[in-house]
Amino acid sequence: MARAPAADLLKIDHLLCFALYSAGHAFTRLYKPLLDPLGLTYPQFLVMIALWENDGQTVSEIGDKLLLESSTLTPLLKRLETAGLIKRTRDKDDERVVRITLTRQGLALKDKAASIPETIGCATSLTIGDVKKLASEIKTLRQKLQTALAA
Amino acid sequence: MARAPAADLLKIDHLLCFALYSAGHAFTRLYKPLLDPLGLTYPQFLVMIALWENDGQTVSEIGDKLLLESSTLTPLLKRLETAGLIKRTRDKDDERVVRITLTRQGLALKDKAASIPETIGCATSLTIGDVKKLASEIKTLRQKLQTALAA
DNA sequence: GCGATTTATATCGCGCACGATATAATCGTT
DNA sequence: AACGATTATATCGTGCGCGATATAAATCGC
Repeated sequence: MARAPAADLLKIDHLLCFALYSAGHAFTRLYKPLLDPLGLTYPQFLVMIALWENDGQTVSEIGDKLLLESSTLTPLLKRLETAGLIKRTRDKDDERVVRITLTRQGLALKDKAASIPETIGCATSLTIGDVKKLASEIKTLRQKLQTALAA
Repeated sequence: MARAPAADLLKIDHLLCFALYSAGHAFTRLYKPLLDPLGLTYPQFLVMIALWENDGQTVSEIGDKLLLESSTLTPLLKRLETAGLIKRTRDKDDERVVRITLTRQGLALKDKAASIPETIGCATSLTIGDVKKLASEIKTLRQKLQTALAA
């Protein structure tokens, strides 16, 4: 149970951050053929999920949920608007705020997307329990990283 | 123990892919202040680690290790060359191949980087054992995703 | 009620990340 | 030897993702 020497920590295969980095990309690649027919990229898909969950959110609220900056979201949301999936409207009470609402098409897309998580789930060949456990562990890790960053 | 209804699978907080996506970004943000003094971005750092582990690799070998395409690596490697950390030389025996070797500066940077994983490790407030276990689970997941993609 | 500060979104520049394609070198078959 | 197929890297266009900055609206202090 000796401590690993510092040198060993600088190996790609030992780095937790690289495991996350590469698994994240692998997920994106796996989603692509499923999202292409919907005309969505993977980050756009995440934004749509956030809106299907709760329509009419502001840009910041979406950013808080997905941990993205306005510099990322504003162009992405404009592309979704151009695609006819959402509408961007300035809040009447506070003109600084932009509220994002689903169009009929945007809402309808939810049905087509409904089967995607299950398809992906099968590809992982993990049980629902395993997926939940792993997701929760990674979420906890992310929260710790966020806390560390804020400190 | 009933199966979760399909609707629940389309919630951001339940998605394993989003956990990975956001934790990956959180890691990158945490690394940034540590890598800035070295003049490296996070993906560049990964490439340097791969080279410190094994100098003189070809572009494809690095791509295989990090799961990146030449369209990503070529510009990145050119930036590392401009920064004076690596040298790109065509292989004498096979002129198609570009071999990447560390310069003296590139090699020297390893010492400055040596303490980074430990600093990050502290930020996660996980034991070495937990980190290893989680990294290995995520790596297994990534392998399953890759397998699914190839199929 | 007016200037200073804060807040919400937008813009810009840079660096990934990838698919599609291009180019050039090597290999295999004949 | 020649030619078609394969391989390694490079190039291009699109879309993130972020830090720094800009802009405009709301709020605070007085």
